[in-house]
Amino acid sequence: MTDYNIKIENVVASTKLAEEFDLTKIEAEFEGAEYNKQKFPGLVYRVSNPKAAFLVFTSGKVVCTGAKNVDDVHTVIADMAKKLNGIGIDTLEKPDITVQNIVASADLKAVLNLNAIAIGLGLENIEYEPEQFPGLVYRIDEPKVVVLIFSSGKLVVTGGKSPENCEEGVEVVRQQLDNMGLL
Amino acid sequence: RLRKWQRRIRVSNATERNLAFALSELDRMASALGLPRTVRETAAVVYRKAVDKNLIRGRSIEGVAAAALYAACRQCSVPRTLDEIGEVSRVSRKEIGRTYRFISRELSLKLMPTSPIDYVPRFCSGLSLKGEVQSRGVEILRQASEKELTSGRGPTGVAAAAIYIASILCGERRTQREVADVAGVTEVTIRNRYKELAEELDIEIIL
DNA sequence: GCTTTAAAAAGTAAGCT
DNA sequence: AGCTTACTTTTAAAAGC
Repeated sequence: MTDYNIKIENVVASTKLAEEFDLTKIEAEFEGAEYNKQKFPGLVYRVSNPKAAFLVFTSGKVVCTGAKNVDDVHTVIADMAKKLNGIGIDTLEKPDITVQNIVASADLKAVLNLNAIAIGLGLENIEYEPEQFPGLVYRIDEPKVVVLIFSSGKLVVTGGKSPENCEEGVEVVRQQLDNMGLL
Repeated sequence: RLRKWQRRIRVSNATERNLAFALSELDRMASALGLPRTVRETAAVVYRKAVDKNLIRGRSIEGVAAAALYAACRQCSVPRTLDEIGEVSRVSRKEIGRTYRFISRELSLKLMPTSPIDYVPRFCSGLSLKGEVQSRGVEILRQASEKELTSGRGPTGVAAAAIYIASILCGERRTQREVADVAGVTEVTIRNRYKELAEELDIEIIL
């Protein structure tokens, strides 16, 4: 009944794997690695199983994005460290991995009147410009997430640091819409 | 002290010069878009409020002027799209949109999203369609709104589709291309919207 | 502010057959 | 007309312009 099909679509995390990296060397050793210093200061490297994309910087810091869940983030980063070790690059022992952002989708399973929701939530609290984008943007303070609300009843929750944040975000929206009789 | 006065005069001159430039910009853009004097005056009021709240800092006069005009058109129910404002401004559509969001929030303009209905008079006159067709189009849009066929859709596209249908029902048919050109959308969009409207509102279209 | 990554939502757009 | 690709919005980190 409380089935909103909440699904995590993307997890972004950052960590420090070494004190410094020779990106030119990594680019030469890793197949498919892209590095154009003038274009972007980080090296781009994509992996699969689990699927994810890395941004590697000369400072030794790394950004991992595209993972479907938090466990995968740890798995892929551990794999990445192993690969680096494999080409003779040492990595830090216990990297501090920080989840920076989680994107999730959900479905309230009801057709929504976005104009009514805009008024209900307060025009000063939302952004809804159908000429520009079909979704209504609702920023929540607690948890601090942003929810995109569509007329189909589908939602996108982003900005959360944990899966719980995303679930809470969906619940906050569901309850507010319900209280206004717009669900 | 004389210095102090000179500085004030200098600042005053700069402020007046900037305001004069902004107002001439508003006039130039409004003329290019064929907007009535009331809209220019509304835009000038919005711009002055932005100046009074120091919202120009870190932004270009042209950008704020374009955003003020965009907001004024909506306040006066004679909306122009961001693309249309962008065509007569040196500032990009993206910058105008971001500046609009900023001043809209800071000045608490609280504008509802643009209604497709507000585009009907302009599009119809652009197609030389009579008041009867306009009324039909507006009626179709009211029904569409009640049946939740406008949420999340581009206002210009829905308005164009309603006018396309109304022109046929009134025996003054305009082609999808003619309506698309006036509304600034593609024929594909008109087709998608009008099929949805015709089906959901049970309107028989015989071509 | 921009650059780069990934991902969903739904609408609109452009190119090709 | 359809299909495919792609851009609109939001989010966060990284280093540098």
